[in-house]
Amino acid sequence: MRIAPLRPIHPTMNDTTTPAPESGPRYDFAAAEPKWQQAWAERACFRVDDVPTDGKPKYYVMEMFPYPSGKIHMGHVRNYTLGDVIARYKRARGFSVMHPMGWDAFGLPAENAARERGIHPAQWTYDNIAAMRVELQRMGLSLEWEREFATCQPEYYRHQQKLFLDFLRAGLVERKESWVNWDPVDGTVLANEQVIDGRGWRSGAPVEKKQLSQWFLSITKYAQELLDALDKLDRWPERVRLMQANWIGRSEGARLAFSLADSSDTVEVYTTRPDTLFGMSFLAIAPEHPIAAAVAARDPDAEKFVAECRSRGTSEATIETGEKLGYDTGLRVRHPFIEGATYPVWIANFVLMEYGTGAIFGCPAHDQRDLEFARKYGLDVIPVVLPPGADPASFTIAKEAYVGPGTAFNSGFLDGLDVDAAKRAVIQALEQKGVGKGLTNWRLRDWGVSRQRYWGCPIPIIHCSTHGAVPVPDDQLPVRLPDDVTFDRPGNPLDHHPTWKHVACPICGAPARRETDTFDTFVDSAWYFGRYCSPTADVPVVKAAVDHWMPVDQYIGGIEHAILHLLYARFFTRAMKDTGHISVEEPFAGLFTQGMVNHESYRSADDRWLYPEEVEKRPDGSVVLRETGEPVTVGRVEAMSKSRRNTIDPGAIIARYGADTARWFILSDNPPERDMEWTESGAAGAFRFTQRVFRLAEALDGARTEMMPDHFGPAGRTLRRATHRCIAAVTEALESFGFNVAVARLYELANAITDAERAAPEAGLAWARREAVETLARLSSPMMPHLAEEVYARLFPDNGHLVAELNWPEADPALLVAESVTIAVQVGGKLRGTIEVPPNAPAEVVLAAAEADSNVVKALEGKRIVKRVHVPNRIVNFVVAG
RNA sequence: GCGAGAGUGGCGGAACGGUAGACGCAGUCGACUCAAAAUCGACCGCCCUUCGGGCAUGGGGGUUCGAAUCCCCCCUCUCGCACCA
Repeated sequence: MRIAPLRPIHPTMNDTTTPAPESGPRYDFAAAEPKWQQAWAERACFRVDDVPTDGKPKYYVMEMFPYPSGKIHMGHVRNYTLGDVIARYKRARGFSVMHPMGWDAFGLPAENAARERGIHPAQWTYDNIAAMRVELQRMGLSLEWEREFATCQPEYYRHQQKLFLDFLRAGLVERKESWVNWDPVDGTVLANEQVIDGRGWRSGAPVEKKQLSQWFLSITKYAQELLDALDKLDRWPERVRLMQANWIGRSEGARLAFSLADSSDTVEVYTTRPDTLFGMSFLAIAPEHPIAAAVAARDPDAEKFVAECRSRGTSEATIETGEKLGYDTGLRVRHPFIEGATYPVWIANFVLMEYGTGAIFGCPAHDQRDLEFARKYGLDVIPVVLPPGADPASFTIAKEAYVGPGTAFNSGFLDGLDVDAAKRAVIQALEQKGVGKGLTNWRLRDWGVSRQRYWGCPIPIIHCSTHGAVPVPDDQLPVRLPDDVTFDRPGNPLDHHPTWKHVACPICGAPARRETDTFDTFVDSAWYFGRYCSPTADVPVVKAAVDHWMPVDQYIGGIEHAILHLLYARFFTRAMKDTGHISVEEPFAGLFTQGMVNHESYRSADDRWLYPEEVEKRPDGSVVLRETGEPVTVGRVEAMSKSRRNTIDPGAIIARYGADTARWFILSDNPPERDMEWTESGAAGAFRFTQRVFRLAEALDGARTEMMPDHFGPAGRTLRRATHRCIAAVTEALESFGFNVAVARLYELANAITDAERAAPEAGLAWARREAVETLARLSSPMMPHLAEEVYARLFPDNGHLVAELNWPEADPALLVAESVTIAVQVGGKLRGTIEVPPNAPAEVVLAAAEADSNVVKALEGKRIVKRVHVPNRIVNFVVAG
């Protein structure tokens, strides 16, 4: 597409000729967009104080900050456009809006780049940031760049180290020897949250179990709070709250100890069904359980079984088939209540060391997994819960365990109690006997934050042989990453560094070893929203600033962070509160999760993926290879990915159509929470609209009247109603994330202006058109901010204001009432005609007019009206009989 | 399996329980043009003969004067979780 050369943006006084629309000037976005971006920057339109004194209500809107991969993608465009619309709208509504941007800058890709291309991770990262900042700035986002920071800057991570030490002093940090998820490809530990289907979230490699000494943040101390507070997050999507609740995974049950038959040792189990204790037929322990290890040490077959379980882990085959595998240790345990009864102890692959105590008692009659296991290995199935109405003599378990309600039987002192009463009774009995107690269990584990990586925030600890793990004194922070590292061998470069880790113990001065692990990068993003409030302060957060701005009123990002990042941030905020840094508990009052940006994929005849630019769509509907004309197969519409080559480069779109077009299209296609499809035709359509808005403004040249006329003709009145209805409708749509609807309403206003252009000249019409075009520009300014400024500057060349500084238009209530209303007339619920009546006309008048409509008369022929329904200004329904 | 969400023209989608399909994309016809692009105008759910009807919001029931919308049952799709004891 060629863009015609432009005439000057601001017409001179002499330049009043209105060219014919066909040959009219085009909006030169390439000149206008940088100009307005500069104007906003010069006027500091988006600046706010750390602790404002302007008395305005505050509004903190923030999108998830990007990882500096080097290029922005369409997901970023959607994310930041959504946030920018809200920021600009709220500013116009009189809020003091903070809208910051930064960089989630630590992470593995920088190290990979270093390994593959010999670039230092810092160099690579800062280069990428520079490139991406330019791209974001081209989008015309109303960001306050003065608050920008990158998490890899010592000026940021030194405060993170301070927070960690404060958490440590507050008892929220532990060093634990524990089984960890080891990613053999990335050569590092993963948090539970980073293991997906038994594989590393980044590498996709099957995760191994390994025992390591690690730093843990005590997120489990907040499990109950994090769960309870979900109910109050009423501006979060229901499904995110649910995902978090499931992840936290509270369950009520009991912990009890079984004593081994031939020794004084005990095995602890956790159960949510203590009421089924009399239905027990075996005890099962996880392959990683200490008893399993002890058995394996003297029994080669057991050792073999345990090793098999470990190598298979939670991977493919076992999980998919759900096959239960077990090994009988030969050990037996005693029943706590049945004198003399003992049960076999099995090692079972379906028992997880990480959950509960790593051991269960098996009650096959009332647990499906236990039942499958029992059937496979010929263990007893003893029903102890009788379903309502069932006959105790004949009730048996076949292929389905019974997990419903009922009364206890075959259960000694529990007989006759319902499930809940039986649970209470058995817990009481266990407590009396001193072998168990009621216990709430959590699925949530403490957050392991140690990573064996270079490009991350150093953990500020020094290991001394006398004093153990010693915190680095606050006045020695930050612990800086050394620049001179090599990536020529696997493992952690910090550990390989010749001198960095050798330091003196802060307590005794003896030679000691610096902690060489760095923080999980999710730590970096767990508090950055707080840092934005006072980004240059010499403390992590300035309390007056965070207490003013927090919580974030609207946070926007992808659903993929529903658990990891959002849960960690919620935890961190609470921990910061408990260490005196901040007063709020919840970081994000409102959360919006956007859908993905998808695109068609294309394949050539020889089955290669093709880039959209390589493909041509012919007018006859065929799709061919642009260069050769060979046929192309159009594949599914799916998430943009490099491997499928169905990516669209935002930079190319902005260069071709301008930022406003990209923003407009990405908002207009569909509701923002759903996945959208980027189409070339849709983008071209959005571009046409930008040009059309510009032409509507151009067509006003020479039609300037400043005073609002006293009287308007019919066309003027119609247009003014359309204008003010549009204000009301767009406002409502923006308030409820209905951006696609807001766009539709603006198209309607543009159509109404076009109608008015064609109307016969009448008094006041020129003024009404001017009002309509001005309103169109101002209402579309959150979405197309540059075009809005351009149009506004043409309408008011001398008033010196930017749209970015104006208040939101107000609808005149008098113009929201129609001159006449169209009322649908139904006969027996079917539409038979419409009538025009004055608004709020009395029922008698409306009904009489309705009954007189010729088509209604016909429909009523031979029928008796049994009821007349009249909904004012809406509908009339004649209910008929016969 | 459990949980959540969604099913409306060729497509994306509108629609306080009140004229279903706003608006856009695609398409058809026309104007302008040597031509194309751009622009402008008209049409654009399906069926019946036009006036006018009939059928239509995944399927089946129900509530209601009136249901895309509320209730019940079923089907399909998407996403999340998943040996959690």
